[in-house]
Amino acid sequence: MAENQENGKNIPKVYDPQSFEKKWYEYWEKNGFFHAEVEKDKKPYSIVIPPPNVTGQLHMGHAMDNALQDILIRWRRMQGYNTLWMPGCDHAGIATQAKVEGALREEGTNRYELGREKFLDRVWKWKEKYGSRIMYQLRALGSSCDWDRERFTMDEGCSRAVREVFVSLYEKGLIYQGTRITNWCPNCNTALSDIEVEHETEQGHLWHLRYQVEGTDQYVEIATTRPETMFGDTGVAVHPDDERYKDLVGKTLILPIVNRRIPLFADEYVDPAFGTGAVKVTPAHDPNDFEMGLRHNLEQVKVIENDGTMGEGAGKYKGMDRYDCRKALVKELEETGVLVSTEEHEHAVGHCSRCHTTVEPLVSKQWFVKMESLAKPAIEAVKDGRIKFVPERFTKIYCNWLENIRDWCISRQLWWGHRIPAWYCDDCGETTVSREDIDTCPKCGGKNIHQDEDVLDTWFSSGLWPFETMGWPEDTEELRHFYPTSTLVTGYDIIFFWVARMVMMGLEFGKDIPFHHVFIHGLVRDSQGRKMSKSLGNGIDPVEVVDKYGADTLRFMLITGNTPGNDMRFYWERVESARNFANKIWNASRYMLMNLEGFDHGFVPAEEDYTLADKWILSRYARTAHDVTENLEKFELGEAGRMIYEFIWNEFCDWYIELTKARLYDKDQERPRQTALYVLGYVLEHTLRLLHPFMPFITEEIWQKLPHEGKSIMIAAWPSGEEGKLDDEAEKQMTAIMETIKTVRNLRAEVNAAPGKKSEVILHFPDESLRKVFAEHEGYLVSLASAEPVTILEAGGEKPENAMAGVVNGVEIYLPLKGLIDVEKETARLKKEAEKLEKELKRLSGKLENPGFLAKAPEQVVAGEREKLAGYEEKKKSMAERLEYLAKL
RNA sequence: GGGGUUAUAGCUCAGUUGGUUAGAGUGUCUCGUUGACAUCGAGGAGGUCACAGGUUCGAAUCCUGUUAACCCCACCA
Repeated sequence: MAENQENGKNIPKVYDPQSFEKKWYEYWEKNGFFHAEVEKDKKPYSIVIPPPNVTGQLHMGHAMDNALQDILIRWRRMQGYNTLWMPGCDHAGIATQAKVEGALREEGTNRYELGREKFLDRVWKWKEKYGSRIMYQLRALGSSCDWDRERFTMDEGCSRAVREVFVSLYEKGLIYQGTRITNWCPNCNTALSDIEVEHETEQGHLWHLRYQVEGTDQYVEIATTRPETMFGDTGVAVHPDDERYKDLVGKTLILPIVNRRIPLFADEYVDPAFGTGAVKVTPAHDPNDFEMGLRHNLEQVKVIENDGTMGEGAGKYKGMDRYDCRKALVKELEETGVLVSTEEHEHAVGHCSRCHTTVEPLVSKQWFVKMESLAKPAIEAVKDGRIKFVPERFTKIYCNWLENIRDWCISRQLWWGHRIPAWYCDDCGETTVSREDIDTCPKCGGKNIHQDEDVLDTWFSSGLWPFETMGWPEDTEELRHFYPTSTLVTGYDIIFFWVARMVMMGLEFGKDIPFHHVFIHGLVRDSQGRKMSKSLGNGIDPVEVVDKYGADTLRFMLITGNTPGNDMRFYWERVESARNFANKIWNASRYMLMNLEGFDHGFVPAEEDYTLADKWILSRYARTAHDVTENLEKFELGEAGRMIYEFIWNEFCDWYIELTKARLYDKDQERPRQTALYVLGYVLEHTLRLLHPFMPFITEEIWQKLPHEGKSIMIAAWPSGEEGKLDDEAEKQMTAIMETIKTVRNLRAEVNAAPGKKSEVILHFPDESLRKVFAEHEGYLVSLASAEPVTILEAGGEKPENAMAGVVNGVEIYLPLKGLIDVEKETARLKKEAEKLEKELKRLSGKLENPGFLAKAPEQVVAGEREKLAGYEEKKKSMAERLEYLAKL
């Protein structure tokens, strides 16, 4: 024992995280405690980090996400698992490219002027510069990642994995290229997947336009929210059963302004109840119209360009922005009598999740992943319980999405990312998808080939994260040992983007589920419940909190006070509260360290050395250790943290430490003092272990000062087998004493007894055994209730009349505070209390008279209620006596 | 249009399989600084557990409905 023990007298009075956090992180890292070698004889526990965007920076959400992961990892590591936490970053295609393009814009240039190669050089430089920042931030939080294994989604290994998966899916026919209508962001200038589009309800208009039936003076009135697309109209559709249009189906209409002849046809898709029941059909600019166009063989006329301006087909509006065009066109339609009416209309409009520009559905050639066959096993894995969501409710959200999944558009018209491994031959037109780069067309042998310009959706590589980081496609021992990973910790906002894709890819390529548990948490919001965001300027940098209050404080604040899956609010007051807790621990430890003088490291108390308080705290500690472990197993980390908090503050500090003072300060009483130090040290050291996953730094700092064995608390054994110390009897007795002390304090406060002034306390007991306990421990009342002398009445002994009185657990408490009692006030207080008691008594006795309750409630519950009732009755009796006495005064 | 979450003290939230005199933090009020800690201690005030029904011996907890707030999904022009 005792390696680095210090003399506690020099320990600063106040918790100062700055003075030691960095030191310990370096110590851990230097000693390789974070590093995981494959140890086949040990049970693995692995987590892959949700890779943060390489050029972003840590926000509160990351801080919470990583605190949760670190708690799980540190806990399992202490439990003896072979523990791996795989760190890394995501290249974050659009996000990163947008940043670099923004920088170029400021320099007055753009990526096209620079060219692909030079542009990519710039992005890599950018990545180098900012990529390490986020890793520093993770370190500042105390994250115990295995930095030796740090990965990047665009490093060599990941790139090979991505290509392997792409080619393999292509060979299986699950990746295909198609010309389709897809979501297009005119600002980012790329195609988007469905989930990258955010729908928002907007107030718009429904314009009613009339199209003339060719050769007649009849008109068909259509309703549209997007008049500017009319240039691309190649038909008008009605429902086949719609009587209003039955005779017109098959006729030709004249598209106004353009004067194109377009067919009026019938299609089941049309809802006769909406608008006029007639829909203008623009196959090139609306997904539904696109489908109808295919069914009815309509021409696709593209009238809006990729940059959101009107194109060739728009006639004089060519080059105009789509919304300017809408305005001008409506005016023209109005003037020419085409516009019949205008209604207000609320509808959902899609926006780019990245830049919030309104998405334009456009027809283009893109790469897609066929999802149905991949989704099925992913649904199965969750439904049959191989993968469990915590909280469970996210299961439904996940399954629901996968059951209605549509093909995934994976090509992006960007430069930063994994380039699509497809080559086109300019000579013979062949498309070749290949694992290796090629320069010759395998079909015609021609040299005129070029690679697809596009890159893959960022989430394509993120989806491979759990196995690509373990060396896949090689059959590595990491893969065999650590895959499937144990737990995935992430926010509910990326269940579709990431979790679902990992499950699909994991099952398809990792040959197993990627993780056993998906632990979902909520978002960190500001104090008003708003999302923290740059544009609102309400974000708080976690590193700022770490600098001011320490990482332990931030971590503890982030994981307590909320429940899994729910959002939480950030309050500086809560940060302070967590800091105060750290300070409390600090000072509790300081108390012990200051009194270590003469401590005998080899001393082990004999059974009879333990006092009631010792047995009590050991039992309470054992129970806490057990309950904390149980909660961690259930992913109730906040609850686990709260239990440690309450144990340390409300039991260890408020009661136990106080009760050891007499022994610690009395240097002449050797055995009692050694025993107190022993128990104090035992409970403190073990409690620090329980707390270590939550607050790694402060626990290490203190642990190293305490008598200890081993190099670090982070590799000390997780305590959980101490159930042997459970002592129900000691807990019961101690509780009776504590409640009595509280009652005495209560009574004293009632009469404003001077805090320093001791006063006599007279006690009467319901039974002899309790009387004995108190007789042996009256010292507890002396030190914690300013009770002196403590008079313990014999059974049936005469109770004082001229005294304040209280009853708890059948213990009658009297304070003969001569001259201090205000009869009126005391009477009122007692009456109020009696009233409350009476109500409770009535409720309870009613319950106990209820035959249903007696017959059906479990015996234990009935017995408990009986006991309670007896206690209340005794209390009532004594209070009545007391009131009677007061009335006589 | 479908689905979900939340509703408990002034504020922020716990309350895990139904049995508590419904808890914590924070705020507030009273009292207290010579040896762990004022980033503290002792004590108090403060709640019809959103509302209405139901199940049950027993409901903050389970069921149904209502209301309110938030969120997700969705190709009705």
